[in-house]
Amino acid sequence: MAAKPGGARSKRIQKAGLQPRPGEERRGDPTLSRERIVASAVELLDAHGVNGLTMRGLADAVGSGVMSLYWHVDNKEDVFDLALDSVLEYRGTSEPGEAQDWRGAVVQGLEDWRANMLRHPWSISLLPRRALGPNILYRLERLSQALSSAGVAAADLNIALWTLWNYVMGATITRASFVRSGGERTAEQPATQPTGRYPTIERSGLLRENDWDGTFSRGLDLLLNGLVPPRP
Amino acid sequence: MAAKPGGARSKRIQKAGLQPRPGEERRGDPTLSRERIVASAVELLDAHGVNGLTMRGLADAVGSGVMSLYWHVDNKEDVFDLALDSVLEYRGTSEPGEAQDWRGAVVQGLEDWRANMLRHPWSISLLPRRALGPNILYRLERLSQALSSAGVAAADLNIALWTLWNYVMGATITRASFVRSGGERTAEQPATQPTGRYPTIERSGLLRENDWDGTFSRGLDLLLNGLVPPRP
DNA sequence: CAAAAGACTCGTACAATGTACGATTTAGTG
DNA sequence: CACTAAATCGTACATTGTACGAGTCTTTTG
Repeated sequence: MAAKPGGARSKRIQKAGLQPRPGEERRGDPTLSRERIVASAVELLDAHGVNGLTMRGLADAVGSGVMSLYWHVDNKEDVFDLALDSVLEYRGTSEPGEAQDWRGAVVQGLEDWRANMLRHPWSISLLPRRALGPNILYRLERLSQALSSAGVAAADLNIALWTLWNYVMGATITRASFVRSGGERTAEQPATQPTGRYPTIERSGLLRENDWDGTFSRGLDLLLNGLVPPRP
Repeated sequence: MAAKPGGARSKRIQKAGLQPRPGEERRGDPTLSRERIVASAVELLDAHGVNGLTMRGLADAVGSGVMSLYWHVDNKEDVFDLALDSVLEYRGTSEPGEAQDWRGAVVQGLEDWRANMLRHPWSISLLPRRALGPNILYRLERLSQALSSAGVAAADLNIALWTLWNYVMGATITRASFVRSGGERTAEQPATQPTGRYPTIERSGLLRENDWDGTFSRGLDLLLNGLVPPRP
């Protein structure tokens, strides 16, 4: 078993100015790397969904032989892990905005989180299998700090955190299973076309709901009210 | 394309008293049926997880040839759908307990839901792909009625419903990705073994949490307080 | 500089899988 | 009996992940 690149990954020095076309990034040369593999994997997943990602396809997209991938990556599962974590990276103002508007910070953080996942619907179906990559942890940390600064007691912090996290996860999954990538709905007909078997639901138009974003943030508001009761 | 058994499925009449062994249910004879296939699929999923279910294995478990399955079932996806819905069936007192203790009804319903999924961890990883089989709808309907009887205004009903549902889904998925079937944890080491990169989280012991049930119901309490403010 | 060690690439091969096809058997009806 | 429909299932194939080991290029060492 040869040593594979671990924490410090190797990067070949490129012979400067010798690429076939300077503008053309993909195809062949630019040396294989874990980053490039993951980036391509994300593209493929975005384009063809979870089942559309094959090692062969990935190799093609990257411009390498199939087995070359395995030098940089343990196996396909590993690719999934890396792609998932990559997509969850937090890109935003680096510092949690200091005390001030904790509520805004929480809402913004959670909405960004949700938006990131919805941008890559496949990520949602990967979450249940493996969670808690470094990027998720970082987001939890930020959330944690915001709540803390909002005056949530240490004893309640965990509950508050889990409650929020659960809410986001659930909302994202729910919405994703309703609205498919193509834009068409997934919900079974018996649900959208009234059958009389689910009277209350049908009357409320639950399944005709389509203001997902609005519902999400209004629910979040309620939740936050429950967790951190507004000025008494 | 021959007509396959759809809504009204056919059931061969069994030659009474001619089974090889009366006690031995599985193995061969007892005529193939969608129900039997689904039941076996659930067993296999429970035993070997999502990746452990193969059509060949399923055929063996049922005592038939592989291709015979395809008479009763469209494809493997279909098997997943059916297995998922089967596991989510509500088995309990048939009538929503009438006005009275709506809160108890809601809590009981949601906890039963969660328990069902945790009993079959694979179900959780299937949810994101396809939701809303008839059994899920039925559960939503019950929930809806309970909330309605609690005095939640029609306008707020959808939000309340989604918020609760989202919470349950998220909580279940979260817990499942922490506690693996084997009993060992999944969380990455950097999380459980302090690294100093996530100070707030580590201080709070978030990831060492193991009273999942308690956390779940306490969070649920908070949520319900937010949705239906207790007597003013 | 030579040569050995390592880092990386990749063609071939194989076992496992889902399922199309069509032949075959069984049950039900006249 | 013959005829039809329902149900079973063996064979065959394309697609997949990846083990193996040979090949190439880069770096280190003597």
